[in-house]
Amino acid sequence: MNDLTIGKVAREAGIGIETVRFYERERLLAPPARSASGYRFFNEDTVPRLNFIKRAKDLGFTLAEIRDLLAFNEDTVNGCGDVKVLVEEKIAGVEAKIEDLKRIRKGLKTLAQRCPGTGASTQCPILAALTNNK
Amino acid sequence: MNDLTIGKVAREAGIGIETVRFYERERLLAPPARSASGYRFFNEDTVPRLNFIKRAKDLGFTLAEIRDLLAFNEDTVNGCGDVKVLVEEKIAGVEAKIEDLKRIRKGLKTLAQRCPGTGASTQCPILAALTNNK
DNA sequence: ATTGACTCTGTAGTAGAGTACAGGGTTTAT
DNA sequence: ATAAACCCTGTACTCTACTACAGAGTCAAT
Repeated sequence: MNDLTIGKVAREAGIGIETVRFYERERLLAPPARSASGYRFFNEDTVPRLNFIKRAKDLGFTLAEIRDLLAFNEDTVNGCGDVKVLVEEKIAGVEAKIEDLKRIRKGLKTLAQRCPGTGASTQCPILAALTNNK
Repeated sequence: MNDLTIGKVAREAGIGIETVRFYERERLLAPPARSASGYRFFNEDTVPRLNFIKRAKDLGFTLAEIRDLLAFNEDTVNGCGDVKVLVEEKIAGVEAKIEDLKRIRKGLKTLAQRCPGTGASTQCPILAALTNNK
């Protein structure tokens, strides 16, 4: 009855079957029980666990970091502290990326402003800027 | 005298030899002349071209896009218009990424705020949020 | 003549997060 | 009984931008 085959967990979590097997290989899911014929049977907390993975991915965590988060989840001593450290590192990383992108955007806008948008490339200030400036 | 061997162009452009060969394979550089023994000899605009590639990369262009930019550079009809379109698409892409990251940062900060930073994971509101919320 | 620095081709590996088979076996429904 | 739908393993491929050899040939200096 509660035989959650791989197809069912995948469907319920909204991901592909291959992805479930991939997560198992990557140790984000424990090796599930097997039927006599070798079919995987997952227990009930697998779908919430997959949803956890999805949400953490949406927040920009890598699978390696998610593996850590899931491990902290089992740590009854100071899991919470470890989690908070990871989240704050992630915030710092995200902010660094935002600054990078803003710098890039500024560079691109400077280029776009100077460009008439018509004419031969020999006249193009964008190409000139990329070719000559430091 | 102007025999720019691959080692020289690489050194002058501040990139690796393997990278130069890679750019040739990827058609960012035209196949260079060869000596009798098969050594590459690059002409003088190769180093500026490699600098062009570096600057465009810094602005977030992929190698495929840079290949396009370099081709527009040879277009005497409307290279400039094509270039401007590409730059503006890139700006839009960068801005979309910035918005994504801001959304992610907001999610992470919400998590971090609620977390005491000590104690068992069973009490951790971050893990709880990742496990239960939509 | 020999050493060391340079170059050649071709192949393979890296990270990250999967996706796509091929070639089987199993379960379920009709 | 048979077809559809499901599952298994194992391997290889995707993308991006390189990087790292192995094994061989070449060039410049001593």
